[in-house]
Amino acid sequence: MDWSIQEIAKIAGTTSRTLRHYDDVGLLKPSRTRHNGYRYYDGPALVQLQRILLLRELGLGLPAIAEVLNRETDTVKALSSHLEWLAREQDRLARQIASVRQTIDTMKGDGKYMAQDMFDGFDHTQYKDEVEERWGKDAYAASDSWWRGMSAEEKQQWKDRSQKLGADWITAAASGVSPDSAEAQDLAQRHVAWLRGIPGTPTAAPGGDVKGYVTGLGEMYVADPRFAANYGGESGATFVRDALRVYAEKHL
Amino acid sequence: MDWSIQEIAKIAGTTSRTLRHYDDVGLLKPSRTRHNGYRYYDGPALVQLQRILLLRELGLGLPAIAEVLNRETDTVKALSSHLEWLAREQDRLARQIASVRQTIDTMKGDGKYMAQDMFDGFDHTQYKDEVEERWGKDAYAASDSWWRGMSAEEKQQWKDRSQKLGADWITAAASGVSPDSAEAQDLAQRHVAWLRGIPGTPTAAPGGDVKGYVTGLGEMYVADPRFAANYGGESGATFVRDALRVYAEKHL
DNA sequence: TGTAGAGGTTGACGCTACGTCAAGGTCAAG
DNA sequence: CTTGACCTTGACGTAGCGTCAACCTCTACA
Repeated sequence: MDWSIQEIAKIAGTTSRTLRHYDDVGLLKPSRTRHNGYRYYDGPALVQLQRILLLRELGLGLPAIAEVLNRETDTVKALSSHLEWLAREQDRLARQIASVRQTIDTMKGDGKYMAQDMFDGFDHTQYKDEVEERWGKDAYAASDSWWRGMSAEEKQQWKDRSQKLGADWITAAASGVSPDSAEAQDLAQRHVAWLRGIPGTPTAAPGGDVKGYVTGLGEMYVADPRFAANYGGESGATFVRDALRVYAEKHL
Repeated sequence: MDWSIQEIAKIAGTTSRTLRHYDDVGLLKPSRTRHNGYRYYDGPALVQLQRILLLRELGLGLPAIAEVLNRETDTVKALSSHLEWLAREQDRLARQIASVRQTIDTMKGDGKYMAQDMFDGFDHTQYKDEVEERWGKDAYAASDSWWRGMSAEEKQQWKDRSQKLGADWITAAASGVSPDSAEAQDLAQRHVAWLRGIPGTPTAAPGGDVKGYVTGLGEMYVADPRFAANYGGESGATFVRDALRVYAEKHL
């Protein structure tokens, strides 16, 4: 007693194309093939097929299923490692969802400022997780509310100021002057003043390690291409870092 | 001021291949292309690229990103619908994880758990020999994995359904109606539908020997006291057999 | 000025698990 | 013998690039 390809497809709730595919990849061969090429499947083949479909529903890939079926490998082990993968996926999804939510909220909060303001290198929500990880939730919350508390005009001003600073750094770096030149040191001073406008920046108050903060930031500009991009790439960021280091040594 | 393909790739944290791909699909064209074919990108292009990469990190597909960039679609709208998709994915993942966990737990579980859960009137292992004889050596394993793949809740539902079916058969048999009565035939139909829920049952096969299978099962219910017990003993099983035979004759 | 070496280009295949034609052979029924 | 349902084997398409392969181009150095 056996069935044609369409018949078991219906019985098992799949398609004939899938069965041909399984045949092609060697996952499930027909129990019998007639001289005309027609595939026929019997009971045990149906059972195998149902096992395959079950494992597939659990999310296993065809090669993994083949391993389980052919090599008699431990199903529990296969499922366990698969479970880890699922957990990682879930985690990634959760963070992505949080990220998207945050982005939507921010965009809704200020409607059209997003197109220009969010994506031009001054997006703080983009790095929410990272900021929280590095400096804590409070730091992010403070930064966020600081930014949101600004009017559109203020935001624009801040953005312009930031952009001009970045542009001037790039120009200076490209001009070939040295990081300890007066020009570069002027920029460094401006940069520090700019930083003080951001909440969370350590002050000269007791316990505030301004020097370490500024030099550390410089390193980050070089190390992180996302920051480096603001200063014309790695070479520009290197210039900024060096200038900041010199400035910090002298004045902080 | 512009950058070569490798340079912006580094600045933006991606690869030159990706940039060529974006060029190919029309997502991001170089700001300038020299006669030798070399691609060069300027500041605005970098900004666009960063927008693209952000949206991509949020999980949007390239076509969706293209829509957003072309202003054909509101970004919030795009992200919102994407969020729905993400939520569905998360839900699917969660259920898949629960399913896999359940399967693993049950498979890890020692005989005690299984004995308790399965030997209370719905023991499919009880029919191991018959199943193997009819369907092959792997049949029991498949049926077993089918059963263990169910969540506790699903198992309970299955058990309830099975129990109710048996109880209804007993009631019908005791009421004295004939096997070809509407009531009995309704039960037969339910019975066949119930059988469809068990993997290995050829009930959906148009050309398969469904009729023989069902009538054969009926005979088995009568012949085997372990089966008969589910239908109130031999007399009850006889009633079931007769009703099934009539039903199979008419509808299968 | 010849030549290495770094970096650029355009194909084109690979990956997942099949869906979806396309062109043509097979089979049961009227 | 025709019709229509069902079967076969290719072969392309999918998402987003990674990864050769084969072949320019530019810069730097002996």
